[in-house]
Amino acid sequence: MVTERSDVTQILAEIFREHGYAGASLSEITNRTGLGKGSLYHLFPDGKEGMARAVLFEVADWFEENVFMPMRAPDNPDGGIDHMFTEVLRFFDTGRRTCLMGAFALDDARDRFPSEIQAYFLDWTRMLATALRRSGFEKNAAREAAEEVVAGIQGALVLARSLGDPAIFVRAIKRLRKRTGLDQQV
Amino acid sequence: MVTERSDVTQILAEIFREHGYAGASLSEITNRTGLGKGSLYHLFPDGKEGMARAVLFEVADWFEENVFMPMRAPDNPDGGIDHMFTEVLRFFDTGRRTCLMGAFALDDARDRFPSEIQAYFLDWTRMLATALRRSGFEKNAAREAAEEVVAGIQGALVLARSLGDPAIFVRAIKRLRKRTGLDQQV
DNA sequence: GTCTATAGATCGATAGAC
DNA sequence: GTCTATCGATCTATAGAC
Repeated sequence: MVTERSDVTQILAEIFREHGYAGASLSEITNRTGLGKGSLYHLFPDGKEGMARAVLFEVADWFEENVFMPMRAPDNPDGGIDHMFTEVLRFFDTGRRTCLMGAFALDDARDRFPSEIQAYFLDWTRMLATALRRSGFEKNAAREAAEEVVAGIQGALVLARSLGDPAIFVRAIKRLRKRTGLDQQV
Repeated sequence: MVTERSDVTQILAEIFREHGYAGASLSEITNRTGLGKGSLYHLFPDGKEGMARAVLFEVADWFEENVFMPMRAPDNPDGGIDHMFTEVLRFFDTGRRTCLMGAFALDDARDRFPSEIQAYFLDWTRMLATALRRSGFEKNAAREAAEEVVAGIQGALVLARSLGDPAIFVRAIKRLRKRTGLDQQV
């Protein structure tokens, strides 16, 4: 039985990923967590919105620690970028998991958490662009490539989920990894 | 005042695009269409699910006529591909509109209309791959490029919406158009 | 064909016992 | 801290007058 807040947040994240914000009902949340509404509102006094906010925060936190921080190392930008692809592949369960931020962006939640969603994608593209510049890309080329990579990941997740074929995501990662290689710089 | 079924479907499409399936409520639908529930259920006897199905059908139909059909011309594959990018740019309102199929794919609707969503993306990637082969791409390269283009479009729409910056979509289209150019073939 | 009124279910959220 | 019971609002859908 789960009772730790972080355990609950993990389950909440999966539910929001599968159904979006509007589609995630408290009845499913009580079922999947095994917690009554009393417990849930004790952990999250702001209710469903608070649950979603906690999940958004945790995702942002995970990326900060596992993706952005390693990418900040000024001496080894290529290693940071490579590490990003490895972690992203793992995080999205090799294409079987969708992106919470993407789901919320195409959902009602976009109007409820605009700054959180914006910050996530802005941070990601900026960090990657910086690393690409350090790796040798020219300024504008780095920004374009970063945009292409982040969009490519999001789109591959949509496509993989729509077609029920996680391999699409794996192929996209391989392709985008090559795209950031030094041989491709403009 | 709208009363034609196709006029209503247009409005429904916008509502579903903005809120997803679960987030689109009948109260907003009655407000935006100006029709009472009686009229709506007269037009769509299956209710909300029927409304969504009509919208999905219309989108698929639009793509069939304006994108896939021109791409089938065996003698001018490059023209068909170019035409696709132009129409897609127009269809998604230069990046201000999101993709209904993408929104449904990351939503509850994915379990409700799996075959419709799958068919949309499968048709698109297949048509494009065929055109790319005719344009000179090797078989596997054509499939990969088609996947990259469709995913790139979807991802750019997610990113553009998340950051509130339609220009991201315009840049992606330009980039992907170049990607399908003959100079890029493997 | 369009409306109003309302049913019946489910929603998110709260109260209070334990 | 967790439960059950229940609130009021909102949801989709239906009935029936016009």
